[in-house]
Formats: sequence, C-alpha cells, structure tokens
Amino acid sequence: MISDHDFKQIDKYLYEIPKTFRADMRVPARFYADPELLKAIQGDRSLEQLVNTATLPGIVKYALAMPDIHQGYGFPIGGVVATQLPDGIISPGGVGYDINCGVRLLATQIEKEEITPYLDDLASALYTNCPGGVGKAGHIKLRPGELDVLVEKGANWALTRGYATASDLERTEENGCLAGADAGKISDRAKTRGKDQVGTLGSGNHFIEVDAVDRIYDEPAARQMGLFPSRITVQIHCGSRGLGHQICSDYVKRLQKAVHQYGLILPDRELVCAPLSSPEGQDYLAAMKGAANYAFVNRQVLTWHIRRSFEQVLAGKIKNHHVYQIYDIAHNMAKVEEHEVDGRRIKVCVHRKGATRAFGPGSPVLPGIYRNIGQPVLVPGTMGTASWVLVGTKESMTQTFGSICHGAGRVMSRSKAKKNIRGTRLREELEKKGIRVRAGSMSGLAEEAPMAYKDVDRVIQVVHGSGIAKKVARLIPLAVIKG
DNA sequence: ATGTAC
Repeated sequence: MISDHDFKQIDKYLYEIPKTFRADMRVPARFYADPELLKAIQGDRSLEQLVNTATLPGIVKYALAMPDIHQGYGFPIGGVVATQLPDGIISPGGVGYDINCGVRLLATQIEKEEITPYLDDLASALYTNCPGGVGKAGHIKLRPGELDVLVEKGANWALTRGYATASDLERTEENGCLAGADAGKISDRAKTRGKDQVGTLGSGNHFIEVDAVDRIYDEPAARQMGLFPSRITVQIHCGSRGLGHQICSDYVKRLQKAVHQYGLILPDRELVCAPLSSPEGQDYLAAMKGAANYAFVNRQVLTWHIRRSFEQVLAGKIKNHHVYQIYDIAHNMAKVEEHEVDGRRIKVCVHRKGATRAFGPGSPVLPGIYRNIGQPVLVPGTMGTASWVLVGTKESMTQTFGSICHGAGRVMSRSKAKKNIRGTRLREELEKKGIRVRAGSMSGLAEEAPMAYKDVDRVIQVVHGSGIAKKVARLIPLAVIKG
C-alpha cells in the first residue's frame, strides 16, 4: 500500500512518487489530484498499479495518472503511459477491454424550453431506436466479409453506407479511421461477436444523454464549436462492444507467451505486453485499430439513429431540429505519436486508458475548424450530474503527452453499488429532478449511481487548475438512455 | 467494459 509519505506534492494539483520508491521503477510516477480526490483512492490499488506501470520497458518521462484514477486490469483506469519506439512495449491492459470506448458530442440549435414538451417522447424514441443491453444485436446485419471492410475503413464505411456526413468525419478523431487496421489480425470469434452489434449501446456506464448547455466558460471556443447557453446537445458514450472485448481477451492470452519469449520482467502479470516492434506487438496494434474503427462506426450509426429519433418526434413541431456533430474522441486507446522528450521529438506509443487525448492549439492532426482553439475534449459525468467540454493546451502537450481525464471515476465497485443502491429508487430520484430515465436494467442503473462515482466538477477543476486543459462548457442532463 | 465462466 502506498501512503502519503511515499509521494511529494510538486504543484497545487500534482503529486510525484519518486523513481527511488521502488528499485524496478524506470521513471517517476506522477498523478493529478486534490486532497479530497486523494482520499477517494485510499484503499484501492490504483497508485500501486501506477507505480507498476513505471517499470514497463521503454517508458519515457513519467507514468501518469489523472484525477479520476481508479483500479483497473493491470494499469489503473485514468492512466497514461508512453513507451519509446521501436522496442518499447505495447500492452492490451494499457488500453482496456473496451477498445476505443469514447464520447461523441452532438449539438442542435434547439432551446431547452422549446424541447421540454417533447422530452418524454424523445427519450422513448431514443430508447426504442438505439438498442442497448448486454449482448444486444442492432438493426444492421452485415454480409460476410463486410465486417472486414468496416474494421479497416472505419467511419468511411459509414459514409459510403449513408450513416454519416463528410462533416461528421471531419469532426471525429482521425476522421474516424485509424490507418493500419488489419482484419486478418482479428479472430473469427471476435468477428462473430461483433457482426450484429454495429449501432448498439451496450451496458455498464454506456449511455446516450440529452443535455442542455448550463454554462459557457470560454466564449470564443464555445462559439467555434457551436455551443451556446441553454441549447440542447446529445452525448453518446460507448465503445467496441463484444468485438473489442474479444480482441483484448485474445491478445492478453497471446501476449502472455510473448512476455516469456522476450524475457520481460513484470511486477504484475496483468501488465502483459510485447515490444511494439515484435510480431505480437504489431499484430495487437493492427487488431486494436480495427476495434477502434468499429467503435467509431458504432457511435456514427448511433448518431444516425439519434437523428432519426429527432426527426420522428420533432418534425412539424420544431422547425430546425438538425443534429450536427461537435467532436468524437476516444478514451481507451494506444496510439503512435510524436512528442518532445528531453528536448528531442521522438516517436512513442501513448497508452490512454480511461484518459482522453487533449492536444493543444496548433496541432497538425486537428481539423482546421479547431486548430486555433485546441482539440475539444469530452468528459462525461455520471447520471444526473454535469458533463464537460474542454480544450487541450500547450501544457497538456508538455506534461501529459496531450492527455487529460475521461470522467468522474469510480469510488464504489460495481458489486458494492448493486448491493447498496436500488435502481428503482434512483430512477425516482432522477425523475424528481426532472431527468427522464429510460433503462433496460434496474440493477445496471444502480451500478452507475452518482454516489458510486467521484465528483466530476472536482475532477475537472484539477485538470483546469493544473493547466492541462481549459474549461469550455458545462452540460446538465435532461434525459438519459441506458441499456 | 463483457454472450459478467468455456
């Protein structure tokens, strides 16, 4: 167990566990927090897991953790690990089981007051049109071989099939397609699990939420994104469903052999990994990219369902009910990027697990529409609480490989939440607050209760206050749709 | 997160 005399505070919101803490650390570990958030992680293994990641071969600068850190598989959720190419490692545990779990934010020109009379119908339409729940199939049945095209082409597949616009793709990380995805590196089992789940929500913390813009913090940036006070927005939070899960399982198993073969010494077997330059590392990267592309398509098809739902409910009632995209960004992904380390620009594999890319202004990978303000960062809160839109900064590039947090972060395990919280009661409380709830499972609802999470506003204050991101807008929920 | 165990 790591206690408070094992780390030192080096800035208002930044703490460091020195390299000398454990002989096997290759770099220091750094985490962003405040005293309250520090308390929230006492008793779980997240800091120990963070220190474990500091031992990984090829890691540069720091093992990093965001203020929403909590315990995960091997790596903490809320962790950022960058390893130097060519021989630094890549690890499925550094990405997570839900590859390219991420958030898409859609905007409208509808005012909050305008939509209120139709909110119940809209919530019901979204629930009916967007399939949710464990193992749930979607409306799209892929012909044999078409899934291979989908995982390699990503959002371009959706564009060709009429589920996307060119503007949607422009406002998606990597235009919704990671180059180098290889369907040949994905098992038949993973493909079988994925073939009927395109355009489905899944379960757990995944949701669709209708929000209203509560407050603007950066007026010029908000205007550029199309965010104005009291306007209606929609968030999608989901990932690569059974396909990504199976790919992770497959490669955890395969890379365990690679750990032996390459003689890697790991403090925890859950850190299973392989040198990125090895055949195993390359294969995982190519398969992971396929799952990432699948998740971009998944959120894109859900966007299509959302547009359909707005049309069904609001046509003839609200004149302009157009739903357009602000941005789509992953928070479970490994990416090869160039970063400055010790004054030199080098290629690194940045693992972001429960951490969101947050590139600052001027980054050449950003679309022209956002290059001057920095990358939009989408941080969902918990049911019934706020969500945030931020932009990346120069500081995120120098401190955290262009990364920030991904959400509120759990404080209570799923099982404990299920035991202590009644889904029906929670639903009543949310409805009393005026939040429409459509959920397939009451126990699933209980797992995601706000009290099972940290305070997202506090988490955001830490990333904003430390300079690694800048607040743009706060969103508050009006309707939540869950599997 | 997940056909919450193959």
